Amino acid sequence: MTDLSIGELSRRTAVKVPTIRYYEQIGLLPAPPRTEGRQRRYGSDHVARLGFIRHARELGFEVEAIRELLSLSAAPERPCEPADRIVLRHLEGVERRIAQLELLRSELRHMLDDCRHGQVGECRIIQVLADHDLCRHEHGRMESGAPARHARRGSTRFPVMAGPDPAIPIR
Amino acid sequence: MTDLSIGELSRRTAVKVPTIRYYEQIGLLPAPPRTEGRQRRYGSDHVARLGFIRHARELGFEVEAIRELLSLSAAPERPCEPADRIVLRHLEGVERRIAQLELLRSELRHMLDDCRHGQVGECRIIQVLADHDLCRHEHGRMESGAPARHARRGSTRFPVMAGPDPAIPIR
DNA sequence: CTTGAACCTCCAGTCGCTAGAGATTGTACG
DNA sequence: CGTACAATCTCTAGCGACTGGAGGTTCAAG
Ligand SMILES: [Zn+2]
Ligand SMILES: [Zn+2]
Ligand SMILES: [Zn+2]
Ligand SMILES: [Zn+2]
Repeated sequence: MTDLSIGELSRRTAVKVPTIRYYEQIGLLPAPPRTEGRQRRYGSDHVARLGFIRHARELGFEVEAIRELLSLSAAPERPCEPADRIVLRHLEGVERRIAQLELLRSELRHMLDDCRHGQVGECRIIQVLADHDLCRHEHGRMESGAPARHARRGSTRFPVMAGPDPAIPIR
Repeated sequence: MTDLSIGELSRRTAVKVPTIRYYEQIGLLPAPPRTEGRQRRYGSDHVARLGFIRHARELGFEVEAIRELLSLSAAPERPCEPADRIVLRHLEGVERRIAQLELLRSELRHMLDDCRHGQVGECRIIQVLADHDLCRHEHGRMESGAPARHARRGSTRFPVMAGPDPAIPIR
């Protein structure tokens, strides 16, 4: 029985105190015994479980996935394939995210490269934002349908955010 | 005056109806005029502005950044440098995020490679999650201090989530 | 004039925390 | 033993950027 206060547990696992309480609330970390004054007291098993949770969070797993991984880890003689599938699924998500961000990165770089650093009126950044068709990347085309959107070009004129105008009824 | 209903605007910009109302609520899109029955009616300037917003969101800009970009784009004769700085800042964030995710990806791949696909008890995935020191990557080391954490090895034993135990006071 | 799709407002929920208010407890020092 | 004060407690709200639903009203076609 190591009998740690929540602050001690926090220091040992580098998980913040409110986060520990939050994990208890969502049922990720079991409620520990309490002192007579209802303060939490943790043992080494809690340290281990919280360490697991933290590491999994650092690796980007969602709480639901961690919940499953924890419950799987409680049955050492069962096949580990469900755990592997969770990790694989997560890896695939990470890979998709990387691919997206690489597209983003290249587009942002192009925008910066193309900008002549003059006036806003000629700034490529503003132009590209205002007109999707000037864009090199392919985002947003995935939901087909909606054919032949905007072809407006040239002046970039939006309604400016002024004070809340008095909502004049029309017709 | 194109005089579009919110549904029409939604179809033309591929932004969902509740999202359009949300943008109005947070002051990103100006409140349009209304019919006598208080339904919104949009013009082509709204279409353009919402298109700008959507494109910027697709490129990952935060609403605050979009707000600034929009207000910058309203002054075409001013220098575009502030806009460029916003994009550069965003690009740097994207690059940081990519680097993080690449670390994650390599660690997840290692975990899957090392797993023998046997029982949970020998699963490398579970072991690595339970013991940070088995990990190849460097995350979480950035907050120095707290030296020489866990050295527990072998059995992975956590307190299992059972029903809420009756919180026995100790000492 | 009737129908029914589209619109309205308001509110709650998402995810994983984080921060605060205001009250209570634990502990170290004198 | 008394006191001070840090740490803990519960409860609630907020973040960002939406998304969905309930319950009521309006528009436009037939
Ligand atoms: Zn520029
Ligand atoms: Zn684009
Ligand atoms: Zn395995
Ligand atoms: Zn690690």
